[in-house]
Amino acid sequence: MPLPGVMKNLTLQQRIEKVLQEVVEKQYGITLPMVVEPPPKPEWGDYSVPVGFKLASHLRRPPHDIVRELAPVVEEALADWVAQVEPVQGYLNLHVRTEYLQDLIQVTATQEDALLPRLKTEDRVLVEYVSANPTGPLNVANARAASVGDSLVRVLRALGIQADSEYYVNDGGGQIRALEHSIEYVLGERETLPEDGYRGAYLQTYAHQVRHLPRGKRGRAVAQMILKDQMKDLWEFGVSFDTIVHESFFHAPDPEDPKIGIYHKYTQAVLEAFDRHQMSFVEDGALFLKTDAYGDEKPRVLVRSNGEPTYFLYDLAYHLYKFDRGYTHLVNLWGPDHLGHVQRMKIALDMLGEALGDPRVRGDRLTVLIVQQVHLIREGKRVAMSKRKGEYYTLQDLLKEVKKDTARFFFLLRSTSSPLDFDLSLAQQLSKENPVYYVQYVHARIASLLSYGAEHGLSPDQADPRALTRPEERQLMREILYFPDTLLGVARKLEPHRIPHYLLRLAEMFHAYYQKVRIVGEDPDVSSARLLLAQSVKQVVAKGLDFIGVSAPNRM
RNA sequence: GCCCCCGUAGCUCAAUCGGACAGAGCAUCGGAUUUCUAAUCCGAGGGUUGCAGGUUCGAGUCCUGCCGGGGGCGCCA
Repeated sequence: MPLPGVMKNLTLQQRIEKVLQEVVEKQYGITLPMVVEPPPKPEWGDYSVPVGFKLASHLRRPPHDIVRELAPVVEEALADWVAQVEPVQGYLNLHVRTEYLQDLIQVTATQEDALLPRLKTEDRVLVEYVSANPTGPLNVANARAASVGDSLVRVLRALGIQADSEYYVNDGGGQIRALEHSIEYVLGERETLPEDGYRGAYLQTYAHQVRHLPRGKRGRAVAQMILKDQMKDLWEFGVSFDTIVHESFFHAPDPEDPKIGIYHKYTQAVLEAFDRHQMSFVEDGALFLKTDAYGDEKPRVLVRSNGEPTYFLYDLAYHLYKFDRGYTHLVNLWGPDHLGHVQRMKIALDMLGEALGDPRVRGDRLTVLIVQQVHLIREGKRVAMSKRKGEYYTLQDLLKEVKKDTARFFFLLRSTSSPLDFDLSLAQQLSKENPVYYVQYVHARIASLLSYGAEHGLSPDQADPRALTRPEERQLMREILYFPDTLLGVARKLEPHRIPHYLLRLAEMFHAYYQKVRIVGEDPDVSSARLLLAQSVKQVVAKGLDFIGVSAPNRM
């Protein structure tokens, strides 16, 4: 999903992009998007731009000629930040001034959000996630979605994008009815559990609390209790929502009088718009939407022949409601079982926008992230779970075994679209193999280091970063330079797993540095400069962990 | 049968908008500790990116076909 916007505070990478674009425009009269990225090998520079290849076909000249010609011009244009520009093959390899990196870590160490780029934009993003049925406790897949969604919102906000989180409660008629029947079964008022009924020990507790209520009222009452408990679990997991929207909101205006044909205004608006533009039709007593005319395999049912609207209709009303509140980009986190719904949803939104004459309502403004399954592994074996029998491993079960920090870190270790193996045995280990502790340990180590330095009268506050001259130090400073670029990548691609990966690389570098180089040593100038570097690593680690909802301990 | 997602080292996975010689961790083997926190570090081996074509200066990444795994194909959500 594109998140366009005018940049206010730019990262160095973005500044380089901008300057290069201007140089190329001035030199050749060609406007090209620039690709600026770290080269595969550090020796080749800090940023690299394959601009020669891009221009070669336009100019009908060999790539190397072009970059050789461009190098001195670019070097001058970027002189404030870049020491050297090297033409290699079709690339321009940029070597950032070490003084720039030194200044950068000084700022990072002292100012909380100095590194964060600010995207100045009118866009408003709504991230909808978890959205579990109010029929049982949250499971580990929900927990994964919670980790992903919450981190995305945190990062987007930190970058200056207006982002809100929302939870959609699927309290549709069918679910509540099934819950109602399951309660009756648990209370012994019903012989058999219906086909779509819910099982599981948890239902006992809830059922007994509502046994005094008249039949027909218990399902909704239990659903409310379950929702409340879900929110409590999520709260303990460090996740909360700005808004909660119920599917029942889109039903009849008066829930006591669910007459057919009297829906909520959004539902009504959807139906009327489609009807007005002949996008819907009646067949066998049911109302269909002609999604097939827009690329879907077949028409989809909006209202069943028994008069009851489908989930699909309410979902369209819900998404109209999202757009109507002024959101310009919608991000939905769905489970793999909803994969087939993505296309039809986008098609239907396009149709809806057309029918309403509302340019805000568009399929391409919806991005669906499929959050893949979680497989629990214990002692190298998969933990068996049977949803049919009602045995499943809940978020609460997980938090009894594993700390919140560990769980949240593990859930973001893989890209959202890949299935995740959650190794419970590994998650409980206190060693390097456990990546959470590996990263947190850097933070604790530096905290201890800083107080040790203070005992020796050393403070990073008056340090001169020019004393940082070792290659390991430059490498660390350079990695810090990449932090904001990483965050931009998270926002642009909606891939929060980049944060733990970045933190692991930074942690590895720091541990190696610490092992090799004495930080509090004989020379006070060098020592305090190294403490400054350590402090800026600490800041970045703390910030990065905060984005993924993991604490940064001072002692371990 | 049709549609969608995924196939990368023995295992689990990275790889930024299509960029350079595809990188980590685990596992395996060998080393480092009178410490500023060893919850750490250093080193070694390991690859035809499922297969075959195509587009491109350049493909793990895009297109076509095939093989293998998963999910969907309901007037359930």
